[in-house]
Amino acid sequence: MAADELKLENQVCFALYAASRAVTSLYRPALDALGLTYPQYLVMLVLWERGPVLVKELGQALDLDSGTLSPLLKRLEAAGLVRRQRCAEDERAVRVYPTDEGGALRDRAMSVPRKLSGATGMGLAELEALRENLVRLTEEITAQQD
Amino acid sequence: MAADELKLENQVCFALYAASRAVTSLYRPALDALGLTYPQYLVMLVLWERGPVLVKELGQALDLDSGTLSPLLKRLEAAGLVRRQRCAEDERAVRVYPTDEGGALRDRAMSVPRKLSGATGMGLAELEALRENLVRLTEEITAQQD
DNA sequence: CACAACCAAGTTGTGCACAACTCAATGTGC
DNA sequence: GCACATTGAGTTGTGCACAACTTGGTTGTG
Repeated sequence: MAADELKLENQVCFALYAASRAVTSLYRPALDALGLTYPQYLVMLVLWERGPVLVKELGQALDLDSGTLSPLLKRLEAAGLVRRQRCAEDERAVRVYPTDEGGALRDRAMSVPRKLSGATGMGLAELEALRENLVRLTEEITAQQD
Repeated sequence: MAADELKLENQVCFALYAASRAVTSLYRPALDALGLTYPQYLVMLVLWERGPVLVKELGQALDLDSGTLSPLLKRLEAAGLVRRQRCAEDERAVRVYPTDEGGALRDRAMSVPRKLSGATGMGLAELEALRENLVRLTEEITAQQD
C-alpha cells in the first residue's frame, strides 16, 4: 500500500542523512590531526588535484555557494594553506592558490583514506556500486530542479 | 593500485555528502510550506510514530545530541508544535509531547513524500537496496567507534 | 556612449551539528 | 548516610549550509 512506499521514502532519506554524518565523524579524528574540517578537506582535494581554481569553479565542483565558500576560504587562508588573488582578466573573480604549506599537507593527507577504508565493512565492488547509485540519485534530483 | 582505492574512498564519501544535501534541498520547498526544517521534520516523524518521547530517546532515534536537540525543540515549542515537560519520575529527563497543532500537521505532511518519490528516478527495489547499504554502512562505522 | 542586465564574491542572518562545558538529579560503594 | 561518579538537559562557541542581499565589475543593446 501507499503508506509503505511513503515510509520507505522517509527511511531512504534518513538513511542518507545518518550515513553522511557517520562518515564525516569517521573522518574527523584523522582530519583533526591535519587541522582541517571535512568541507575544508574537500576544498584541498580539489586544489591538490587541479591546482589554482576560481571560487566559482570550487563551487561547481562541490556544489557550494559563495555564502559557504567565502568564510571557509578565509579560514584556510588564515591557516596559511591557501592564498586568494583577484583575477587580472576579470576583476570580479578570485583565484584560490594552494600555498607551499597547503601543498605539503597533501603528503600527510594521503594516509587519511587508508586509515578509514577498512571501517566500511564493504568490499570495493560494493562501495563502487553504492557510489554509482548515490551519484545517479544526486543527478536525478538536481535535474528536477531546472 | 592503492591510489585508485583511496580515490574511490574519497568519492564514496563525497557522493554521500552531495547526495544528502541534494535530497534535503529536494525536501525543502515542501517542508517550507509546513514551516519545518528537515531536522525538525525528522523529530516530528518520531513524535507522530511514537507519541510523547524523552529528549534522550529522540537523540537515540536520530543520533543527535542535546546540543542540537535543545535549541531545535525550543523552536518547535515556540512554533506551537510541541510541548516540553520535566519527567515526574526522573526530574533530569524531559518528555516531548506533540500539541494538537503538531498532531494536525501530520495530515499535511503525509503528502510530502508523495511529491518527491518520483524525483529519485529509481524504482522501489533499487531504493530499498540503497537504503540497506546505507544502513549497513552506518552500522559498520558506528561499531568502529566503540 | 549610456545604461540596463548580468555576474562573481562577499556579507548577513538563521538553523543545524558537534565539542566542551555546566548544573541539577540520580545512582553507587563504602 | 554520605562522598563520588554518572546521567539528562541545557549552554556556549565554532564551523558549515543556504537564503537573501550588497557591491563592484563586466557585457550586451539601443
